[in-house]
Amino acid sequence: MGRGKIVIRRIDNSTSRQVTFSKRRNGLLKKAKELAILCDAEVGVVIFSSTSKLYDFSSTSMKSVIDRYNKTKGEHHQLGSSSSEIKFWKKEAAMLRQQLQNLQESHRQIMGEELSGLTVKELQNLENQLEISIHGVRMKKDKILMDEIQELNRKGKLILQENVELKNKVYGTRDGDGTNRKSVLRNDLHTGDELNVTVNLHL
Amino acid sequence: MGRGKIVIRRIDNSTSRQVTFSKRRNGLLKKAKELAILCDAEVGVVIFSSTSKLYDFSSTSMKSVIDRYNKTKGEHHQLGSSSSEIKFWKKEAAMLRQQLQNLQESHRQIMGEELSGLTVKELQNLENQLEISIHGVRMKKDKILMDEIQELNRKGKLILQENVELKNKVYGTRDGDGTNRKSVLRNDLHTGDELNVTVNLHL
DNA sequence: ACCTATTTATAATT
DNA sequence: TAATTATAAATAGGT
Repeated sequence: MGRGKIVIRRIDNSTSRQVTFSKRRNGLLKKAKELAILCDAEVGVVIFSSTSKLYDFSSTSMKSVIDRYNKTKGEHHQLGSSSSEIKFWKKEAAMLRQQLQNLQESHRQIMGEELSGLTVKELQNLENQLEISIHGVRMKKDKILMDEIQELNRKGKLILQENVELKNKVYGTRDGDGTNRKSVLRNDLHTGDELNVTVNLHL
Repeated sequence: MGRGKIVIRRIDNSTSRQVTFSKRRNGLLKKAKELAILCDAEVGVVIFSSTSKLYDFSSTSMKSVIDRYNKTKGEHHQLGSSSSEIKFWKKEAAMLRQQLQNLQESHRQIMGEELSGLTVKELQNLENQLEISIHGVRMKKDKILMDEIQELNRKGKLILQENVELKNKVYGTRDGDGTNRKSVLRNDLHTGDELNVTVNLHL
């Protein structure tokens, strides 16, 4: 894929070998990355240049890839006598991995990502479930907001009451001038109901 | 580099993911081989499919590549004495279990089961996600149904046409009795449009 | 598994 | 080294 076709054999010219190495190395690492992402695979690539420089990529960690490689390859030798405990944990891990995959699949379906392959009935069930879920979420959200409002109102009323008492202390409790005092109160403060409305509108 | 451009993100459809995996895996391994030959490099590639199948390439031997990698990185990596292997699998299982739990938690939240502890903002995000999901599900469902309808219509029309031809064979094509023949046809069969309506109503 | 339109990688060149 | 560009190679989508 270039100006001319090439045969796959060692490039003699050291300079162009170096140039090609740089280009193709990047290409390989890029493609490894893409494969891992596109296909949900665990990929590890290790490259030593002819000058012994190391370049590498791993979708998870190189340690994880190498460990998994060794374990997978070693399975033949390890089978049987060596240790039932190893077997146990391997089985455990395999089971967990399976569960995880199952859950991931249904999770993706719920998120509407991987719907191909579902029947109409299954889609209907999914839709119903989502309706229920969204209803639950809205209930919860509303409840939180309502509680908040209620709490604000409670506090507001408390402060209001305190305010009234303070006023009383400032102006005393002259019964003869009741109407006048009330009027002042009306202009300075709000009633509990007004507070209610304000908070509700704000939210 | 295909019929259409793609973005690098996990392929949802499991079938095409598998197909792409197979193609790109081969591509990657081929390019690794070419790089090693062209540029005189030591290359190792390890790929685990999402189903945990192992594919690999190394220009020398995987052991050599891994050893050299470890030496270069200055880490030490024995392929396990059985006690360290047990450790590995225990750790693996623990990690998987953790992932599983995380996913289960978010799953429960999505299902509207465990919403306590979420903020209003988080709930709002969840609600939005669910709206998107439900929309996706409905689109998918509708598409399936529409496709089905279309297919039924197609088949229906084909059968209708066949029927007409059969009638012609049975009654011959006597031009003199044209009106009468047409009338019989109308009573026995449906037009394509009627079929359309029937199917639509049924669904 | 095969086909081909199109995208992507890259060999040659500047 | 880093662009540019013409071309080979890879591959996405379809059968």
